[in-house]
Amino acid sequence: MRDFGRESLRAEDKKRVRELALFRDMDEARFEGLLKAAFFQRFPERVTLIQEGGAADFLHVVIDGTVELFATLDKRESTMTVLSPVSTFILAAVLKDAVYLMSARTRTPSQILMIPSQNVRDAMAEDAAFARSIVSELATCYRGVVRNQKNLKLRTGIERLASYLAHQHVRQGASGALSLPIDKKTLASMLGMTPENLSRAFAMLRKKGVNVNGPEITIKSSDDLFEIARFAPLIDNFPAEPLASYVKHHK
Amino acid sequence: MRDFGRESLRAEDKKRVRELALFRDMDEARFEGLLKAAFFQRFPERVTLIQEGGAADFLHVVIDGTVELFATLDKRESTMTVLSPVSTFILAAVLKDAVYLMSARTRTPSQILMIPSQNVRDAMAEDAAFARSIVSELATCYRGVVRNQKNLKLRTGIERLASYLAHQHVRQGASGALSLPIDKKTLASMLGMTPENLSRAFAMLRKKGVNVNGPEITIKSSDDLFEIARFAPLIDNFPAEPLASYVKHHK
DNA sequence: ATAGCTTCTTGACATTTATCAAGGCGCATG
DNA sequence: CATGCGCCTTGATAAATGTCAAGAAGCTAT
Repeated sequence: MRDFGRESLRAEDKKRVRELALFRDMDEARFEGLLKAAFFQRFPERVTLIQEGGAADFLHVVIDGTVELFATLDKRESTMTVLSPVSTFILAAVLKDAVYLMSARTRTPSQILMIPSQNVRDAMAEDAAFARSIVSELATCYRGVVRNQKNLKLRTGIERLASYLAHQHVRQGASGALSLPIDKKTLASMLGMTPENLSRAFAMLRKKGVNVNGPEITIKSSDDLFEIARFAPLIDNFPAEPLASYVKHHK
Repeated sequence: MRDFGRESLRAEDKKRVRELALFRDMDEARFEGLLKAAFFQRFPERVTLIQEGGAADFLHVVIDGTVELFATLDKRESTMTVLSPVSTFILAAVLKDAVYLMSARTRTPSQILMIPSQNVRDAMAEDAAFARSIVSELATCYRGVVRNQKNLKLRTGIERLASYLAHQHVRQGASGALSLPIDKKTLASMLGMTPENLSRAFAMLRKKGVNVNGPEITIKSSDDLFEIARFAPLIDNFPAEPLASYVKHHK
């Protein structure tokens, strides 16, 4: 992989990593040790960070920017999820010392912390609190994918879109407006539909109070969205509070 | 839940549980302690074992029989997966002390071991080897769901069927014949299609050497199936060896 | 054995979704 | 400023999938 610029983690970003559920309860010295072994790099947009099938050499942490996880089969490609700061990815592959099942690329200029897999596994073996956090994190991720699969199998395209919009609306402060963090082609793939169909789905929602202007969306009533999406607590996992990075930029 | 007959675990079955990756490395006395706290019950077919939204009071282990995990949204229902012996289910909910995201029902008369969640969590806290096994198990499960999601989003219905048949073929000894462990309606739901469409998919495959007689299938060439399914190691996770219970019954 | 049930299959049809093609719009670049 | 490019939208059409209905095959219970 090209070296786009290794640098040191700012104290502020370090604090954000430390506050992640995965690292919060870790022994202080061991956390510092992990960071010392890690690489912190900036990447431009549209850079492939990892490729499915490759060895899981690093646990990745998105510090800033937007990262897309996607998968391919022959010429087909599908977006699995889109990550925003601060989140880790491919933890499971790291722990199993296995190959990646998904590829990752940046969607915006991003800052990524890369922790060597072996260090993560060593830290888990030595630090019981970290091991517990890993269990909790994995269980949460697992449940996330299960929710996702339910979403895919039990909802129609329009319902998935309404659910996604409702979700983003809450994340971004529930102000009646939201902006799409990714382009519509990627969103379509993530929601399991074609770009053309996503356009039509948006056109449908327009009749129900959803105003679309490029990536900027305003909604008349989030209750309407819930109703269209057939809101279900066992599928939709709404964040307890708006995402910090959105609040920061749109205050 | 009705008590369909609590009884004690036979030594043979105990051994099979002990040999599961999840329990293999556990401290012997602690394993015995878990079993002592556990319930072992027989259930008739079509009994609901757990309901999504309910509290995860027990870790379940399928000792014998076939168990379906499914999810619902309003009146819709979708089969998420079908389990055969010996496997655990809803480990993630147990560890997070959360509600079930999926329901479970028996498809055949079954024997289920139910270990109280609190005991599992206590054992994890006290036994580092067990904690490691849990991490490994969760990571494996996570990767399983990811493969499943890739299967759903990157393959067409026919391709998913071909992949499923190839998978069952290997599990059952790769003899050129296999039998469906579940009825076709359930299989259709699991593969994300309607029963009618599954029938048509089978009709398509018939032209390519797949002979269907009720639940009994014979195939001309498993390579043909791989080709139709667009076999991909990063989606299809073939078992290293045939499933013991099939070999036992069909020798 | 047979009536009645369930499961599965098949055909006709409706709906949904994907594909192809064209054009508008905004944005970066020469 | 003009040009070209990528993104998005829209319409026409094709393909896939779902729905409805009917009937065949197999199983169960009386």
